[in-house]
Amino acid sequence: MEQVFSLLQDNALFQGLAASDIGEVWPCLSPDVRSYDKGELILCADELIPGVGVMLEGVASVAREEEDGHRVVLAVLGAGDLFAEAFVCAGLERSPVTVMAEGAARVAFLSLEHVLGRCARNCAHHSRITANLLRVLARKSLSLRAQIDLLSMRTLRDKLTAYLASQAAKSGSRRFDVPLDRSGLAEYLGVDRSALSRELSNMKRDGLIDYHKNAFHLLSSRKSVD
Amino acid sequence: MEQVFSLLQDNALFQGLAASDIGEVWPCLSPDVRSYDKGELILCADELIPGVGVMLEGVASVAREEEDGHRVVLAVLGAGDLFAEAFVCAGLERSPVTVMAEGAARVAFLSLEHVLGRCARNCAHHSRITANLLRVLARKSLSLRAQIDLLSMRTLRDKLTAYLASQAAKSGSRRFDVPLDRSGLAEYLGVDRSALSRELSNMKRDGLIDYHKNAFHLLSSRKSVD
DNA sequence: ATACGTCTGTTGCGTACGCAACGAAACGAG
DNA sequence: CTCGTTTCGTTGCGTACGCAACAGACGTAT
Repeated sequence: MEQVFSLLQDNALFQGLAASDIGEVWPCLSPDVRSYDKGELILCADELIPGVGVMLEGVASVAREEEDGHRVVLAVLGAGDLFAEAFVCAGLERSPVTVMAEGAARVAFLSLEHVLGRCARNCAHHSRITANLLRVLARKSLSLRAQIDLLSMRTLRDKLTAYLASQAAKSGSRRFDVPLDRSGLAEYLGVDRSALSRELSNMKRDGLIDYHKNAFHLLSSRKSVD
Repeated sequence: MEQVFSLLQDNALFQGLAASDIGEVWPCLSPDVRSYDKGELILCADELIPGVGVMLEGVASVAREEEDGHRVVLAVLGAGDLFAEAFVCAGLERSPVTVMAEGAARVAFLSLEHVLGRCARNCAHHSRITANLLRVLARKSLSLRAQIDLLSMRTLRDKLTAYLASQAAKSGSRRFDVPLDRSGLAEYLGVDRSALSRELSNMKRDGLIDYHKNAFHLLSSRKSVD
């Protein structure tokens, strides 16, 4: 369990806590640790949510079951990742998504009461964890809001220039790598993949950008100078 | 101040607390109460955020300053509403938006430390407020995700059918009122207003829906009878 | 080596929809 | 009542883009 605690230091929930601190509060969170084999359901749509999920080992996929039957993968979880935290904090008792183990996996479910609960000895740790949970949810809201701003733009070029500008701002340089592949980017922007490729080509032709694979370069966007 | 406390019972932050409870914890939150005249800036873009904002009196607008100069109103706040909570919880120190008083207004800013802080006497109240804050952020995440799902759809008809279905599910009936006017709905779905009207007409012509003003009726799409 | 899968770019076709403009209806103020 | 304002519906035009299909490049297993 020790190495698990040191792994959890990178977890958003436990940031700022030393591995020893995590070991201290861990029993106080009364975690419900469960193990799964490949293909088993960690969380099933429309079933009760045991608590906030923490991936301890393995990989799992988060998917939504469409009414037409097929599954849409929303995210892939690795060791240290959090899941279902928004559902639990929002007070949903039944899960809108399905989480499936992609291999052998171990998961800890933490009840919200225990996470927020005040204990006699480790109150400072609890406070830290609570603040971390707030930060996780707030950050997610901000990133979703940013995505909505992109999705709301009318033209593909607008979406791309805004997205690339934000990536450039984040990296602090006009040269940067984008973390998504083309189909991932197309889905993020809510457009067709081939149309995305086409518009990237057009922007390169127009001298706005240059790129090779995932390495992009914003060129000086001079106004109409002829 | 008493009537303010009873008003705050409806505030998402203080839900579950009696007015007397709010009066108890209020000084413990060390609120920074400020008054504004019409047109004054409650929060200015790129300036420091004093804390989580709580509207005590009046009306204010939340707007984003575009780089092209013009303002986009994101929300309108009334008495009891919360604002900037996501920014504070995410750890942003400078505001990405501007909040302006639309009339005489009073606002309380609560520092996150005091909201989360454990005090000797009112710990239970603090816990409640913390849980409420988590719920606010989580709910917002869920609603943003729902909007993203709509925005990601390819055709206007898909967006409309999904949106109307969700509204019907929320109301529990095939007859319901939508809370947005046409231009608001168009912006929410990321489409042109006139195109939205056009598609609504088409859907009515095709016998999928009927509507008058904001009262909609989903017609039996060969499934269950109502 | 062949074969296979994944990722990316390209292109033609058809249309859904953005855009602009206009008219009608509803509402409140004078 | 007549204005002005706001909201909603309608229509014509032009095009951006979804869709499908295909080809090349690259990596991996056999």
